[in-house]
Amino acid sequence: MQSIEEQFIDLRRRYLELRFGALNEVQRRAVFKTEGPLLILAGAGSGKTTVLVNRIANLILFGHAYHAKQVGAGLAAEDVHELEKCLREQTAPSPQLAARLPVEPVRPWNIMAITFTNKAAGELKSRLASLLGQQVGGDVNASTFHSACVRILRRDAEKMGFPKSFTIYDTDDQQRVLKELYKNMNIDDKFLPVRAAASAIGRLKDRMIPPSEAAETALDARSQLVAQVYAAYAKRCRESGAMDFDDLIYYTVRLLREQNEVRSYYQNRFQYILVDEYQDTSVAQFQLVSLLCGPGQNVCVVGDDDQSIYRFRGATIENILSFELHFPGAEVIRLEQNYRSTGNILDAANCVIRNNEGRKGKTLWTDAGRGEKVRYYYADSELDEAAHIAQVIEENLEQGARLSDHVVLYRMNAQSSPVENYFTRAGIPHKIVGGLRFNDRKEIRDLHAYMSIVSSPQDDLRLRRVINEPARKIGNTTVDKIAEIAAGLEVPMLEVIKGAENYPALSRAAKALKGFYALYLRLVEAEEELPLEEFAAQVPEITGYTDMLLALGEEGATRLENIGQFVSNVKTYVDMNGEEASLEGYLEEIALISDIDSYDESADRVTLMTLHSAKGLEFPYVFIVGLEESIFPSEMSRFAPEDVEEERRLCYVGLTRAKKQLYLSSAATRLLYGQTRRNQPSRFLEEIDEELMEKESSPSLQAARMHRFSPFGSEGGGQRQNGYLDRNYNAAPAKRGNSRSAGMEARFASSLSSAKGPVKKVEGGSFLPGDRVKHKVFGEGVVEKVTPVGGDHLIEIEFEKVGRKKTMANYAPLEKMGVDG
DNA sequence: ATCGATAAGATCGAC
DNA sequence: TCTTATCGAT
Repeated sequence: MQSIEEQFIDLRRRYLELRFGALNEVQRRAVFKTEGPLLILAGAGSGKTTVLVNRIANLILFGHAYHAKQVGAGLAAEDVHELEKCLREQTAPSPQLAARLPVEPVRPWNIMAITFTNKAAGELKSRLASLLGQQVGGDVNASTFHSACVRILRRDAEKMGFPKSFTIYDTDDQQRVLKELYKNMNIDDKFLPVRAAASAIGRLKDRMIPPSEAAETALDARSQLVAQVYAAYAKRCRESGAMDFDDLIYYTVRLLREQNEVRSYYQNRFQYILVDEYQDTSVAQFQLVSLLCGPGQNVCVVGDDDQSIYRFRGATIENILSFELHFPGAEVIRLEQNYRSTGNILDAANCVIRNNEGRKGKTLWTDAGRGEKVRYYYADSELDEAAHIAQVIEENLEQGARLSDHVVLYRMNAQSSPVENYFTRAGIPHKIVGGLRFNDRKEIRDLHAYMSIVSSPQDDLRLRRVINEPARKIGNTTVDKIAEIAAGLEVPMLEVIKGAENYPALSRAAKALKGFYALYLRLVEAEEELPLEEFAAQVPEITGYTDMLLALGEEGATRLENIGQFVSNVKTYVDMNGEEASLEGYLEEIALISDIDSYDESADRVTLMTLHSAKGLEFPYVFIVGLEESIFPSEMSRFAPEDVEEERRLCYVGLTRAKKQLYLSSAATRLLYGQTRRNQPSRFLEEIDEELMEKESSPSLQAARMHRFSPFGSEGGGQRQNGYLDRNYNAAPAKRGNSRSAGMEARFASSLSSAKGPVKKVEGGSFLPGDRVKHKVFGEGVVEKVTPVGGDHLIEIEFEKVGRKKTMANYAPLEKMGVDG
């Protein structure tokens, strides 16, 4: 016979299992393991965030009640009966009973959840808020590595020899500093390109190697030079009171390592640490995590070694592979059930990833059914590839899918243009993620630089950036002279500018410099007197930036719009932060925020992005384009097997984004960087089992084969290994048979004569104003205007539902309708 | 100081 | 192909 304590413990477990009943058994095991180190190997689509959020909720609501052997004092038989009743009738426990369930619950502010992106941190916060309420959820620390470090450093940066108000250099600032150092040190950037130096220095900091050690361990001339540049760069940053992104981590680790009181403060503060995307952490980030988690070692990391795709920027997959070595006694839980994709998609992904050597090993499964086969299209050219995608999307739309259900993924941003152009001409609404980011645009950076010098007048780097932008007759020679004088006097450059007339070397430019200083004073005054958003609106006015762009006319129009956007961004910031809003706060925020965070999923558009940016997202229909050797896997990975493995993981990430249908494609010829290349289909295609795929090749390639000249064989003597092609494509086209593809093939066939021309040959002139037409995306409408444009026709159509749109006749999915429509 | 021409270089890219 | 950096001429 069990004691009431034992009965209660049993029932408490059952209650908790019911409470977290939406999770599967393995997920629940991860939630209830509250103490000690835990590695959750979470496969793609296995409900990783759900586990993270529920684990935090369990810590706060119930502590370690699940595994605990203790019950509170004064347990009565009634409590046992009531709990039994709750379980039987599935009702909520009374407040008294509920108070009895937790065992040492954790206070929310003792939990620290660390992510890589603001978006992930935001998602975590909002899901915690909806599970625990705004108040409790908000008390949990959920932030990115970098913002967590900024917060720590804002308290104690002085202990590391930096002002508390240190500025944050982004990648661009960093390169400017390096370029300047190159000049001073007489370094030829042919031998060591600035980008390479920046990256090498970053990798050293990722491994917590200080300049002195870098110099000692440098074996070849190049690493010695890197070490020299690194030392000079670190010195310069310290003098300017600035840290770059890598420094934020580096100095936080050193602070925690070297200052015992600081370390114990945070170890006491953060008793439970959770880290997301652990496969992307660097050595420095690993050290940060281990320093933060004190003797309790309550650290839970979530990651997937198969999705590690950031080796090139310092992530070390060893962190996840050796977790159990770093944290002895760690438990490992594998989440292998996938809730996202169909069986065929998952199997294809498994096929690819199993070719990698260094992995923990994990096989995703689903009970969602086989689904459609993966479809592969072997295109004639990159245009044919784009046309095929447009075609498939139109078909899917007819089946009731939405534009936003589709995503096109590519290896590099440069590949987006053919798809983008085709979509634009066909009138398929789309959105490109990534590429040039809003805050990276020149005009925005310039305005930010002006705001920076108001906030910190010693920021010489940003001063240099804008001192002659717009042109104020202050040239490079003058700026260099100022820098020289400033360095000699050990004052900021602005101080020298203030008293320009006192220095003979500056006599010629003194007037211009006085003018600039007056402008600076006007900015300072505006900042003091106006609310932040009005100050921001004044910056382009006071500095003459607006006038400069107006003078440019047409050319400056988009940049003016960007400035308008900038002002509203500042306003948004003020609205979001209310009383807390400050110039410094705004500058810090933009330094730490990227615009992929503002990726708007609600708009009904097809998304175009790189495979890298797709990590963490999912779409019903996924197109992966350019599956060609030297594109994907990329040319750079050719000789290093580890690099090919990383490409393969990237492929795995891409494949596992698809929920319903996966479309792969490659092109026989591709125009890239102005050159037409012929690439073999990617090895990753070969790795997918035949029976999981349905293959189709461009009609032109079929025709070529029929006439016994293979697409590659007849080409200028180059002996190609086309074994893969022969093996895979012979039987392919026939399979597609008589279905809807007949019309499509006819249309594609017509494109063959002009390899680069539009794919659908419709007589542009056959549309006339007044014609009723039907567009696959926009519905029905009436042609308003037809203008011949370089061999095609621009048609303006007034649609019934979406209003007036412009499309190109040969690209748009347009049909002429009967006379009465 | 600034314009225009010419040459070089070009992955993926959180914070 | 297209952008960005640097150089040389005005």
